[in-house]
Amino acid sequence: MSEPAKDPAGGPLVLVVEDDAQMRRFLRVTLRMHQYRVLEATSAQEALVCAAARRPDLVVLDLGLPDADGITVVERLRTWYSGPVVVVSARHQEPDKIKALDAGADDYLTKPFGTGELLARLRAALRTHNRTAANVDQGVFVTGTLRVDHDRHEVESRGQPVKLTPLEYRLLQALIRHADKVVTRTQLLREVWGEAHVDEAHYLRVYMSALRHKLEADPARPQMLLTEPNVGYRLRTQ
Amino acid sequence: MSEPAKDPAGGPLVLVVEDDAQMRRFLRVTLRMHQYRVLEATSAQEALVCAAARRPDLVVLDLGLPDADGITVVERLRTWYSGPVVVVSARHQEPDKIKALDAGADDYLTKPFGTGELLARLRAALRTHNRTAANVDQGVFVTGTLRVDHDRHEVESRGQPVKLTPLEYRLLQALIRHADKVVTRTQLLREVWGEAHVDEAHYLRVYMSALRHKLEADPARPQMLLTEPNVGYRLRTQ
DNA sequence: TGCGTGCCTGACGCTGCCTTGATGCCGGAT
DNA sequence: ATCCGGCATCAAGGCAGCGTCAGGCACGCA
Repeated sequence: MSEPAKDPAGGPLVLVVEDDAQMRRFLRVTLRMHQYRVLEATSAQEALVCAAARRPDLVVLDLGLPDADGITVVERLRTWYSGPVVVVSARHQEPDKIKALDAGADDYLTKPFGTGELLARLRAALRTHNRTAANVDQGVFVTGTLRVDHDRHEVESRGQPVKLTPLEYRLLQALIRHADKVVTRTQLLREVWGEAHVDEAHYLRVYMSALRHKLEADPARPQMLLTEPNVGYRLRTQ
Repeated sequence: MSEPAKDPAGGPLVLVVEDDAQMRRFLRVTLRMHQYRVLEATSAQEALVCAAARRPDLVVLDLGLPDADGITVVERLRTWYSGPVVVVSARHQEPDKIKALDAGADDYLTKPFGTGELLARLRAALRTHNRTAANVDQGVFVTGTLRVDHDRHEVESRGQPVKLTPLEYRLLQALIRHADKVVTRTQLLREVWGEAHVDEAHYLRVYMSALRHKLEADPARPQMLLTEPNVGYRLRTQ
């Protein structure tokens, strides 16, 4: 764990967990340049200690660490840490990436990635997490043209009331629960259909399709109900 | 039983009964954040003691406790406690959920659920409970277009007097007694037909149909006498 | 004894939902 | 250029739950 000298105060505190020096340097420079304060760890061990001690606002975690796999880190973190965790994975570690998301990570970046993408993801992760419970206070979830009233179990799209079947409603709820986060197929299936059907990926396609046709202006080009190829889905808010 | 230090005064006092630490933490944080004061118990034993000692305004009870099943807790609570009890159940314990409602729980949440749902249910439970006495005060129950005079045994719908058969009347009373609550089939059958006929679900269909035709503007699209699929019925007031 | 009212019971139909398979499209890989 | 896997869409089957209807029976009353 280290916090090299002069960090500009004010920006969000980010913990970067990355063993490769090159990559670490890139992340450090980029983040500093954009007013983040940066902590660094080069192993799982270090990462957990540092996170506990410094309570960062966000964790960027590279999978493929020397001492333990990243999944374990996510699990251990999640026992107490509720902030956003963004996972960085090399292209050939797809299964790990998914495991990490299942374990509670919020989003992922696949190497190689550019500065723009990195910053966008981090901003999104922080934004989501800071989002106040203003909507929740009313028992209503609102984003764009979508409006979900938990009290009355009613859904509205572009001002029009929409009838959802129980499963559709549950699926939508699950997505809202993880708004702006990547939700893996397994996770969605578990939450909506139960443990017994975690590999009926086809259900998801059918019901996502249904949701899109009921909620999206142009179901073929969804604005909210996004597909994350090879991983799952995501509800984009705003 | 525990009440960690500083609770803001003012909000309703909620007793959370939950053995899983993660879940307990989520509930605590969420509720605190929304001005509830929170008590916690991790076992049936503790729950009963705590409830008796502190008289919470509401109880959130997870089924599937280590020392006793949640149904027992509801039963024991109901021997003296009249406040709202909201049950939390995992998806695979549906039968238990119904048993808990039969035993006197007010509403239920199925894991996993989001903050919105949680808060909505609690608000509804508290709201209903504070108001239950009001309508019954004069021996007259009024909601929407429906008016029931318990003293005179008279029912009015949209200004017109309506003749109900004795059984219809008793069924309506049972629903009014639990206004806005989910009432299981078993419970209705018990209260109207008696213990011996708790599984004659067909009676309910016939008599609910009759009630709807006499009381609802459009019996095919009931506004007050609502079906809770796979569970029972509910009288919606307002 | 005849009539009316209310209750039970079975049959029926319907709707809405879930599941499943077939098909087509697109983009990436070979 | 072609193949292939993953995703979206469509349509059909089947099922369960619920609502509705009508006939029969019992009871009370005149």
